[in-house]
Amino acid sequence: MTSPRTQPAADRPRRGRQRASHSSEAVLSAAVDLLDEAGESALTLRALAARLGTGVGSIYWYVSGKDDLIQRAIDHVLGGVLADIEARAGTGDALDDLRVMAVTLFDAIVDRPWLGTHFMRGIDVEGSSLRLYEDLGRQLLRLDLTPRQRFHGVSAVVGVVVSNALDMGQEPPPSVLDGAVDRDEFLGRYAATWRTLDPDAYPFVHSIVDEFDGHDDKDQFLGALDLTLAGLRLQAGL
Amino acid sequence: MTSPRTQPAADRPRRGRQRASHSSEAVLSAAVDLLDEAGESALTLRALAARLGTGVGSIYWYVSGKDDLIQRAIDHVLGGVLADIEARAGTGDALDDLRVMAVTLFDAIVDRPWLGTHFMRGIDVEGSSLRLYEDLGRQLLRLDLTPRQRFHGVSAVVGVVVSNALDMGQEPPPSVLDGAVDRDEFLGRYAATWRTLDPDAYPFVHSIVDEFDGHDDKDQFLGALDLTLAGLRLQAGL
DNA sequence: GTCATTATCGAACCTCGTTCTATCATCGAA
DNA sequence: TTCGATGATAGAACGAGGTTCGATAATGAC
Repeated sequence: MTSPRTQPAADRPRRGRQRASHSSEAVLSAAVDLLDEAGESALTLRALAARLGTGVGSIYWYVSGKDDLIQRAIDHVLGGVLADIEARAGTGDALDDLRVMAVTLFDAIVDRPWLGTHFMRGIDVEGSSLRLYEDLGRQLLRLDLTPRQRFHGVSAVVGVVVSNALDMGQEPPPSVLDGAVDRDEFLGRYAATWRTLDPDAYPFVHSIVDEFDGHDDKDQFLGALDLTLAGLRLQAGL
Repeated sequence: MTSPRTQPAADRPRRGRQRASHSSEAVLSAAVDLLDEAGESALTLRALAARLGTGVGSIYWYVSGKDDLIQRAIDHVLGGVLADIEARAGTGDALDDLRVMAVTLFDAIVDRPWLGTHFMRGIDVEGSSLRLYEDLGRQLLRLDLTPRQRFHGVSAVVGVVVSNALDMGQEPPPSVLDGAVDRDEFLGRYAATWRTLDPDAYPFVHSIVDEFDGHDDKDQFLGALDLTLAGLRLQAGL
């Protein structure tokens, strides 16, 4: 009963019954496809089994449960993100590089909102999450910072990326999945509600409602990111 | 069939059957208790009904579903947080005040990790979430910033608070709930794993592992928060 | 060929959110 | 007082989901 959970079957000489060609790879790819196509709620063990042309029980040969499945799926796609990020390193200023990497990561999460929720849960083990953390942090190694400042700095940057990408990922339950209502209109409703509020009770909300209406999510993220980077630049004495 | 969802029964002259004394208040309080005692997974409609000494169906008289229940529970406790926050306003420098408010909010979410996940989902309607947003933002109204800078500024601060509090909220599934393993030891295991990594492949992780081991979560949050605030101070020309 | 190992399959179980219908209590009108 | 209308309550039943389990098939070593 040595399950291939720690060492995928694909790595070993292929044997075993060939009825339906499974493997960690196939399971994970199918899971990612389901996630991409219809979001986190679409990833059910039964749907996954159906797509693989197999039974639910088979999946448990490759993963220990649904949590494990999601974790692996995340690590799976994070591998690609990692390649992108590492390709963009070392060209300029440390903070510029860090910025480019953060933006790349952000874009990836926006592309796949399901990444956000469970993101950074797998930093304990060696995997893409840890590599990502390492790559981000390595930029700060080039600056004149204390270890503590470096540690807090990366945490801050990751936090900004995740929280902003998460923000964008949340959709209204019914509509947007099929594109019936686009995000702009969705956000426009927020703005419309806000405008009806008493300006004396909500002066701030009124002062930014125009900014909010039709705002670009990416700008919002970049704004937050640059605040953090400005703080880091200050700390590094630049 | 006028459900009391928009106007709680408690506000009207008390009538109706008295078999089990329900009300929006009672339902929400019980829900919050369950959440506090054993986390988000403990809040099931059946458990809630049992605690109230009633049937599952009754709960649907007060809330439209589980999402609604959670949203209301959050708004319920956010009311208290709001009071704390508003009590701390207007004493000093705008950014100092903002900092104090952010820390208060952070503490509240750390106290109740279940707040974090669904936090900021109810800013569309008038409620405690929106008030919170307003109170935070009002501090920036006192600074010389453009509307866009204010908008991005509050988003950034909220993002830092939420993402850091969320980080702290995640526990290892089995142990910490009953206090068998405390958080320090839990984090220590991360550090132990990291120390076994190849220092050439993971220079950054190695450089901060001592910092990470036994680190104070709150310091980490404050570090990130101060980076953002430093950026804001810069923007405001202070 | 035999046998242990590797891998697959789906029925069955349990929990959960939600719906539906039956029932009870109270009040206002006839 | 009687009788609907409305306000509330209760729990059975449904369907979907994650997980467990035992049966079974394929493979490789001897």
